[in-house]
Amino acid sequence: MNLTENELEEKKIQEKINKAIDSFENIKFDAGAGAGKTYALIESLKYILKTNVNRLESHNQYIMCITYTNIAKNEIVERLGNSSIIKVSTIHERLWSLIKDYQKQLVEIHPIKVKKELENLKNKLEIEKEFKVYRNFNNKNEFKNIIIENKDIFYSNIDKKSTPFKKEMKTFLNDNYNELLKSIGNFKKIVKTIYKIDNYQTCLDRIIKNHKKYQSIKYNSKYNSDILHKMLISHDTLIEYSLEIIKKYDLLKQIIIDTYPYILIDEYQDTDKKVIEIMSLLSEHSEKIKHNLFIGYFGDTAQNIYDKGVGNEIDEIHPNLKQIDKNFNRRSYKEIIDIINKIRKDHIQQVSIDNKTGGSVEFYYGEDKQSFIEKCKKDWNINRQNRLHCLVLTNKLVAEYSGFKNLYKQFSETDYYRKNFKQLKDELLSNNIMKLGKIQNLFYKIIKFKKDTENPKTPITEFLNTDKVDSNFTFTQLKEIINIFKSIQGNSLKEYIKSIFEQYEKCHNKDFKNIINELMNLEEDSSYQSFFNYLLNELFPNPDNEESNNKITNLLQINFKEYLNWYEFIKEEQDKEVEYHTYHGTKGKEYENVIIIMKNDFRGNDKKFSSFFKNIDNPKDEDIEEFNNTKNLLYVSSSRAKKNLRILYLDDISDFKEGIEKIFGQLKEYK
DNA sequence: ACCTTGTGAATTTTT
DNA sequence: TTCACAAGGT
Repeated sequence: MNLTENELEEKKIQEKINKAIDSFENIKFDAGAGAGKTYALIESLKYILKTNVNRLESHNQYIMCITYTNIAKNEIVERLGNSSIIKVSTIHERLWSLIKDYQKQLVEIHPIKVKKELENLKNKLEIEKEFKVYRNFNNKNEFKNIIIENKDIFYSNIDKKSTPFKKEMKTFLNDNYNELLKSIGNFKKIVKTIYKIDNYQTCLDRIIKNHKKYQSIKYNSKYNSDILHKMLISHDTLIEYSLEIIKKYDLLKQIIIDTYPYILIDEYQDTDKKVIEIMSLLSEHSEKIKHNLFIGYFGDTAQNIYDKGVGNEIDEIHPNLKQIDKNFNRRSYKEIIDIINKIRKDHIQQVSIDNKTGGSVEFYYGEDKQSFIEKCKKDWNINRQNRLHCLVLTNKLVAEYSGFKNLYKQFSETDYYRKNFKQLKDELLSNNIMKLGKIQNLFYKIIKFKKDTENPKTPITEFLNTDKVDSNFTFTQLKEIINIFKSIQGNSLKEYIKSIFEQYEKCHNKDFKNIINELMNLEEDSSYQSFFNYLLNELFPNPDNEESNNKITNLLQINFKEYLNWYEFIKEEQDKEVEYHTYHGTKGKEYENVIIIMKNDFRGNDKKFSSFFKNIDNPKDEDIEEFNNTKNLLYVSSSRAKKNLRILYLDDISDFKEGIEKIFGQLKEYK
């Protein structure tokens, strides 16, 4: 095989990495978008395995490879093939496996954090103005005892409006407490704070007393926040405790080093600073005890778009890393590469590996996004095989463009998601059905059922394939079920579900009932009303009035087309011409044709993009973090494109026109 | 003049 | 969950 000059150069870079591996010299490998970073990581893993397999095996040693996401982990495992020596996992999985057996030490660390949180809360009570009435209140102890006694009443009424809430509180608080109840907002804050303080104090007591349930820490990756007083920690605290415990115990450091003499970190720029600190500690310790340890960071600082990620601070936290760069791009046409080089404007300036030309980059300003998208579809001959990917800033917009605006809106306005907004993205928009919320999953199943029953090509076994249904059917029995399916009708989700229950209630076909029980996770003999109440209780944990009822009804009466659009979005149906994503969500992906819809503001910063372009040559010191974040976001989104890239800026650009032109060249107005 | 309440609009990602 | 604002109360 004849290698081109560039391919030879690429080989040389891998040899550099291999050399560093041989001499246990820690490296930071930077490779821009589409450079083949994962490829280099996998080649490195293979190299370590090839050259050390016997030694590692005989010493019970492993190669650690940690990633930021499960998706990345699975991709590496898939490309690597099976190996018992290489342990690929997410950062959190690995850290927990390293520390979870040191419960005694963890329970020593835990109270430090609890005490700190406790101090914070007490401090708030002393200082913040919401707590002023409480500070001036005489009988604090009595108040505390009463509200702790009535915790249930407090929480079951917490969503009520001021007047009814006050009325409920007055069932156990006499007139002495009127002053505290004056402002309901403050009252709720005060009470919640007192509950928390009490929880933490009880927890500390029980740890000291060696209470049964307080002798170990648990990590639950499914929860998004700590429940410290129940000894439950979540993601961030896992990292925090890992650092603490590794910092404190040299023996643990040695065990890790001796078990994993090779540690490779994927997408280091997204990795939490504390994890880098852990690596730095291990590296220091390995020198001290003279045991070999190789640490390799693989990533790209210009693609750091999350605040917690270490980004370019890595050199301060883990000094003396050998820098290896890979300045190739094997993804995009030359026209795209030129632009993304101008965005990052750093030491990584990519060269096209095959000099492919014929792509295009154009920057427009204008307002009519829909017709802009239509024009791009025409210009680029978009069809189901040659798809268009459109990037917008928020999930709300993704929902809107994908044709289920109201569905998103109504879910986001339920009490449950008002309180747990962060979960909405996963539970409504995840392509992974397992991640969908309970209600969304139920809706998904019902729509799938509708589609399947209406599609004559669906084999009847599709519906019978459950434990609950006896699969030995006669022809007549099958025919009866199919006839019942046919009689289910409805022009909205509400009508359709009502129709299902009409059949369910009036017919005596046991198998049909079982199919529906299975579909809806129902107990025997349910009704539309019980289904409705289920939705109500899930989405409005404390339903107190007609309003919650109406909101559920509205949710079920959204135009059916929106539900179908949503279903297709979740299923990632392959016959779509245009797909919508958030800028952030496209990380690691690549698409032939990309449109980026851009505007001034994002996330409370009303000048995010405008001030980026305005200050493109000399960003102000105080804004440098935000500036870099915007730059990286622009880099990540633009570098997804392989061939065609168009950006449409929705706001007035006259103030920062030159800034844009420095990167994208001549601007065009879109009318 | 100040406080309370209700409302509407915001909210990228992963574990 | 947080912020900003308007309306209404004291």
